[in-house]
Amino acid sequence: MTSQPRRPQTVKVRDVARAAGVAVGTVSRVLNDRPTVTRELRERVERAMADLGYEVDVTAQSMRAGRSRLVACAIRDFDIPRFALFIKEAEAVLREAGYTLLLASTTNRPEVEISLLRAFRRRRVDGVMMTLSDEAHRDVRQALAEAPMPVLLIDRDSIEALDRVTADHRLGARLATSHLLGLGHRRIAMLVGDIKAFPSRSRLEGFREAYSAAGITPDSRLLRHNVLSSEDAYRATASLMNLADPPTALFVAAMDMLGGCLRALRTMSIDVGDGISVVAGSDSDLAELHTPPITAIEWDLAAMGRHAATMLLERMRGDEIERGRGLTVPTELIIRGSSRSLAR
Amino acid sequence: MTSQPRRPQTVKVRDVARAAGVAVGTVSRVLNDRPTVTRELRERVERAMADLGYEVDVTAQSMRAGRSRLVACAIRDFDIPRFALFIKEAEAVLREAGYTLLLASTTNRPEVEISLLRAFRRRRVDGVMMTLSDEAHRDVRQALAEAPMPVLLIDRDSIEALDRVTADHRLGARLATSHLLGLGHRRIAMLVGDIKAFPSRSRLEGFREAYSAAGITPDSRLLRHNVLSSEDAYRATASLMNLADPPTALFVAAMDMLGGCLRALRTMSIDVGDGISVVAGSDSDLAELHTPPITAIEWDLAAMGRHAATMLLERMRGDEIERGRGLTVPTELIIRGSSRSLAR
DNA sequence: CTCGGATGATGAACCGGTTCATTGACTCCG
DNA sequence: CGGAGTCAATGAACCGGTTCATCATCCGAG
Repeated sequence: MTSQPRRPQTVKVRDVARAAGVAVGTVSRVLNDRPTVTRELRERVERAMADLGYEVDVTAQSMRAGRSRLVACAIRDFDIPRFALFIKEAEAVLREAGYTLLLASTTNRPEVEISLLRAFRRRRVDGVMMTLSDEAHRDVRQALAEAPMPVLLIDRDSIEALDRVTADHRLGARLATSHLLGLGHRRIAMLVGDIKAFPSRSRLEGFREAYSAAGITPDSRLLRHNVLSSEDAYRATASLMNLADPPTALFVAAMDMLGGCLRALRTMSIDVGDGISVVAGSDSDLAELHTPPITAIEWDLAAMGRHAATMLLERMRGDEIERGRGLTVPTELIIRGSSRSLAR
Repeated sequence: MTSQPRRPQTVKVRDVARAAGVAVGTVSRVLNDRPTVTRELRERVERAMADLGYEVDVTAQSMRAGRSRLVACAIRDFDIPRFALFIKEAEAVLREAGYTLLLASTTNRPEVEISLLRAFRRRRVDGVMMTLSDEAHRDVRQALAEAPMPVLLIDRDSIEALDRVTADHRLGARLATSHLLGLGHRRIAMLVGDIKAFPSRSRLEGFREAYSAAGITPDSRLLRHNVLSSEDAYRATASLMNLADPPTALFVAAMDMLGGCLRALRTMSIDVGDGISVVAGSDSDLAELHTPPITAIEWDLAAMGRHAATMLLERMRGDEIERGRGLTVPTELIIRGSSRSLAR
């Protein structure tokens, strides 16, 4: 007998089998709802399990089965309020299907993404949903290609071999920009995140499309990218408004950056609506209840979460599906008082 | 030979051992950084692992060791923006220590809490952090008492046998209420969550303390509890303001309910500050950037997350610690323009 | 030269379920 | 009545690491 890691005595299939007077295999079949068990034995086993307070060890099940019933979700940073909606819905769908959600944040760094992928495979995680900081990153792409489990990308779209769930950020940005151009604005500043990755890149494309559709060329000095925190947004806004020729409209395209922008405008005593028009890249209580209320792009993050979980479940079931399905959730523009026509 | 669940061929300790020309036990010792391995063998083993692209199977490790290096976090509902801060920090501390975070939401229902606890023990989770919908619930208390792993309560304090991390909500509510009383308000309405559980109960206590300190009795008809969603807050606010004798101040004590309240006031064309004073139970971009800015209670949720993770780690290490430590994070009141003295 | 002790390596047993080849009982039919 | 076929139940082998009793080697002391 080798050593016993000290641990409270637990009831095992063996014990249940003995108590019910059956073989361990029978207990296992009862546990897994196999049809080939007579009602009488099933009942005896179930009674024994209840009497002894038996509980399966998922670890042991996972080991033999080679799957863990774990799904990992790794996103840039989960203190983005609206993102929580995505996770919440995804978790609900996964739990319903018997899976448990593992959560980790990548802090938007490729090396963390790679090391998380490794950690996930060590845990024999059955599926992964994640964002990427840089879709073109060599090592990340390699790690994704080598991942033994299905991976679904959240709001990233350039890797065709993988399933993707995205919002139509290009459309949203085009709508927002066209709206401002239609109001007479010509100097529109844009605050976006990392344009190496999908959402910001798409937003920039939408922005440029709207400009070309209007036959105008945007002033590239009014573009601020790598705006990833509220502080970044604050600084970017301040520097834009300090230009000799400041913008007449601000398109705060990155998610959840509106606060930093408004804080800067307030510090500089610039009135939203009068002094400058503002459009937010995502809706929020703040956008809705601000004075004046802020025009914003909106989409259904809860639906994204549900779709992501559902698609991943299908993939994990090994259904015969084409490689790399993309699903896009539409965006729309909610026009409010913060975007006004340019009085000349 | 029994069946092989079809699965990509993986490299195992056996293979590494063969390639390095050592015993499996030696490979295991290298993996776990045991000191009793000569440098030469260690290097040979490490080279073999690199050559073969070996990766340990955490499932197998967990099985033998009886621990999973998983920590579960179950909270009411993680679409509470500021709560994400807690999770983010806790996850960072846990990951640093080699643990992975499992996430689930209880939707504030005792039966879900119980079933999650059961699921966690089936997974041999090493520790749990959670909120409770009702600290007095018999079955929940029983499930907690029977849990084989340490459990830490988040913002709940009545179960002395367990570790707890709380914010001083009683203090916050007392500060907020005293502030309003000091401004001359006598009819202060309060919106709270479920007063069966800690944070709302404590807030109510703080509220009452402030009233008794002032020698006044609050009007109980101005108390609205079970305000758990933005819609609840909207309805509660509307019904309060429709009273024959409406309140002069609103204390929206529940977390993240400010939006619903402000929405109702705007619908009813009641001006914050002039028509009614408002104090929020938690700070947010919305509170800060509203016009007028909203007086709010603030505390450090990130620190709570760090402390929770640290305390749980100590407990999981089995350090000799007294049962049930409580840690309280202070709250403070940020006074802004939404709370004004009552013009008579 | 021998013996005791220290050090490092070995590999079989073990963790707790699941699987499947095998067995046993029973039915059906010629 | 015998043989084929059906269906449940059995239990040993297995999943992939970890552990520890045992063994081999080496060194220094006597």
